Amino acid sequence: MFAINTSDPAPIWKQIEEGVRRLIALGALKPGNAVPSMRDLARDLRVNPNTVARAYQRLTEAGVLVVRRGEGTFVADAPAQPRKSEKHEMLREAAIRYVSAAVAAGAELEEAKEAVEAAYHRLVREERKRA
Amino acid sequence: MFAINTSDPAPIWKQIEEGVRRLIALGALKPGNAVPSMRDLARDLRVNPNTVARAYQRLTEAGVLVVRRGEGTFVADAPAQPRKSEKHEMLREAAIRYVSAAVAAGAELEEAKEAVEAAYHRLVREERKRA
DNA sequence: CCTAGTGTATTAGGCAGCTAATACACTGAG
DNA sequence: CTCAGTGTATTAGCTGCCTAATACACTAGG
Repeated sequence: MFAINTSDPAPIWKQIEEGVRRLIALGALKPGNAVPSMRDLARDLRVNPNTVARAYQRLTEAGVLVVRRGEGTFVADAPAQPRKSEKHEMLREAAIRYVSAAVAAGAELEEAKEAVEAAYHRLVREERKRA
Repeated sequence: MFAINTSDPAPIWKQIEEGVRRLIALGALKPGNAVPSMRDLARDLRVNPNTVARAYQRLTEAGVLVVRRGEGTFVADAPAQPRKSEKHEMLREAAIRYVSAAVAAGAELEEAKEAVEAAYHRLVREERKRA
């Protein structure tokens, strides 16, 4: 699936939430597919089941996942996506944080953009490999 | 100076540390310049003086700031910058986090790069305006 | 039926980060 | 000298997050 970065200040449940959304966006998880059971994913990520539960609950409330009680959790038939305005806002804030860190590290715009490109290609390649 | 984002999961002392480094990188703070006193900056940012102290101490240990006890804190004559390898690593990790968030939000590479460009220009313009 | 595997919920405990309140040592200005 | 303003340090308390340990309701399969 994906990995948890314990040195990332972002809460684990949020990293899981984002990880699932990312896999769906990349097409690695398709509508109707089952996602790992909470206990399985928790064991896989070396994390407490409660933490996975929190992420799955949020994704369910958001309309990304669907629960069939006693059976499992699945990607929704039409997984909800951020609205255009939300997406724009999320992108804007994330970009501010990134650029801020890049400049503080002593990088120029070109270096920052190249790093984004490299990270993107690595992400896509990793996902292709898993398929 | 800069603003604290309380919804950012990154610790406040780290945001302050990064903010100061950013201002130096942008040339808004030059070697020998005084930085705000801990109490002043704390009042300005609506934050506890202890939190500012932690950031200043780290910057001092890193060779970015210099303390003249009883007098104040100043930008070092030759502010230490991340080594090339450190800078590369910081950039790499920041880019991974950014791209991950961007993809999860449903963005493509081009959108992600445009957002970086926009954020960069806004940052530089804001700093020019303050000068 | 019954068992194993789902999701859901509750409780207790620990840790990191932030705040608040003090206290102390030092420096420069009046 | 005195005093206001520096940085430094300590203590107590709060909150959010994570873990651990249970318990419960539901479902599919043997």
